[in-house]
Amino acid sequence: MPELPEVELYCRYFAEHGLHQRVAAVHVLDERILGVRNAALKKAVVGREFTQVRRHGKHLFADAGSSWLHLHFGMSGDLFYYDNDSAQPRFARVVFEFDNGSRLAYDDMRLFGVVGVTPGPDAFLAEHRLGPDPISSGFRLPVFRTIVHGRRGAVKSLLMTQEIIAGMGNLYVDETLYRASIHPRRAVDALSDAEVEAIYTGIRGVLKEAIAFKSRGGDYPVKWLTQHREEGDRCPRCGGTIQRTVVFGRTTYFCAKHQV
DNA sequence: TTCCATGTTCCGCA
DNA sequence: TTGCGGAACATGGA
Repeated sequence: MPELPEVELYCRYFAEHGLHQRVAAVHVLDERILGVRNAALKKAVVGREFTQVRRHGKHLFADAGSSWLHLHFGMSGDLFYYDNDSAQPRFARVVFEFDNGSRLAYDDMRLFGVVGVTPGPDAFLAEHRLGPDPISSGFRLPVFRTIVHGRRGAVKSLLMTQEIIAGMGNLYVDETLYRASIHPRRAVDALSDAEVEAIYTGIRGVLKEAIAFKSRGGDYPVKWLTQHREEGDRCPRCGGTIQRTVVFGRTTYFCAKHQV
């Protein structure tokens, strides 16, 4: 599930449960999830406490003093905090055990995520050349226009590329273009100024609204495309037909009538 | 049994 | 340099 809104919620969850208590032990249940050596992970966090969390795009960072824990959630990553050992989630890959016996589990069924260590978020972003985070305060319309300028190819590909904008994935890109009434395969260099602005507004709106209602425990509104990801479904906005195709190697849904 | 899944990376080709 | 298609990774659910 984890795109930017989900990782934002994980970030808040980590901040609520995982900070300001000493890490007594780290249990690595499956080494395939590690982006660092097991010993290096333990050295970085055991005996320390996490003091703050940060998020950039789909990446979460927790300050462990001399270095930071880095979490990426792949396709199925999640966090679970619990007291009773019997509550350990089924696909727990790494478990952080605190002094008081409580635990924070990194759970990831499909193992596409990463649990790693980095000198810091800024170094990580530079090393991986990640683009700006689209809900950060600095991500204004002129910034987005600069990003779009000089690029080619399908607009969906642009929005999916983490080196260009960090945090959007298949679901929210489709939702954004649906809201902006832009066909996912439209050429970036053929977008009008008004269309670029519509996409910018769509990105911010979709992501912020998703965070807002997910944080309240709600589901996506029925008016959202994500509730209609099925070939032949009716568009809740215009009554058009929902079509399925493949863009950027990913299953893509759009309304054949109002997304031009 | 087969297909599909909210992600990323690497490779070859234009 | 940029963009894109395809394959690979690992696992469970429909």
